[in-house]
Amino acid sequence: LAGQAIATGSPQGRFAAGAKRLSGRSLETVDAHGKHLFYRWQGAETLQVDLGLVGKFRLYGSDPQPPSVNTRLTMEGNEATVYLAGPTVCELISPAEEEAIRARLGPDPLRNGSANGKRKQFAANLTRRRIPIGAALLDQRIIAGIGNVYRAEALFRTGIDPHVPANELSADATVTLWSESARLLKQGEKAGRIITVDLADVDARRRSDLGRDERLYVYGRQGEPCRRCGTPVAITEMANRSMWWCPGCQPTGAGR
DNA sequence: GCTGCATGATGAA
DNA sequence: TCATCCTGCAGCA
Repeated sequence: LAGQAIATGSPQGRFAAGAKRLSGRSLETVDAHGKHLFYRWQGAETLQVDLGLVGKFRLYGSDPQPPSVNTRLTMEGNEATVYLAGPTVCELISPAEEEAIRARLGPDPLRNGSANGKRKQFAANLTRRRIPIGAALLDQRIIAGIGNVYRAEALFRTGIDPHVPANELSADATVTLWSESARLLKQGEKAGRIITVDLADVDARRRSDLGRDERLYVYGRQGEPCRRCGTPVAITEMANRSMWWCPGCQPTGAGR
C-alpha cells in the first residue's frame, strides 16, 4: 500500500472520522515497533494500530471480498486491499505522539540497531524489576514484541524458571534469554508463523508440514508430557495470562 | 443458536 | 489486580 494514494473507509463506523480524514491521501511508509504499527501519511499524520488479542488484518489482491460489518478500517490501494477488524488501538496521532509511544517501548529485537545495545537495554530494564521474569517478558516497556506464546517458549528453551525475579536473573541467563527471544522472533517473522521447536524434536516424517500442535514445546500443553524430558507440562497464572512451563527442564531457581 | 475463548492493552480501584 | 473492550470461530446443544 505504501507509496500511493489510498481510499479508506470504516464500515463499522468507529473510525469513520479518521477514515474520512485520510481517504485519498498518500501512504508514505509503514513501520513497526514491537506490537505497535505506524502508518505514516502524507500531511505528517500517523495511524497507530495495535491488534491486541483479537485484532486481525485481512489482505486481498485484485479482487477483495466485501468487508464484514465489524471492519474498523478499509484501505484500498492500486493492487491491494487491507481490512482491519477488532484492534485494541486504531487512531490518528501526531509525529510527536508517535515518538512518545516509541520512547516508552522497550528494545525490539526485530528493529534495526546495535544488537549489543539493545541487549544491554533489556538487561538494564530487568535489573529495575522484582516481578517474575515470566511477567517481565510480557511488559512491553522491558522488551517489545514478546507475547504469551514466545514468553513460554523462550523460557522453556533457555531452561529458565519463570518464577525467578527479573532482577535476580544471572548475566548469563539474561544474555541467553535475549538472544533466544530475538532468534525465535526472527524465525517467526521469516516463516510467517510461530515455530519454536528444533527439528531434532520433531518426527522426521512431519518436518515438512508441522501441525499446529507440533510447532511448540509447552504453550497450551498443560498435563502433556514434556517433549524433551517427559515431565507433565505445568500451567500457572502469571501477569493475568496462562503460563505453561516444564518443571523438569525449568527447575526451581534455574537462571538465577 | 448459543457460549467460551484467544499470540492484549488499558484504566480504575 | 481486576473489569472491560474488541471480533471470529470452535465446540456445543
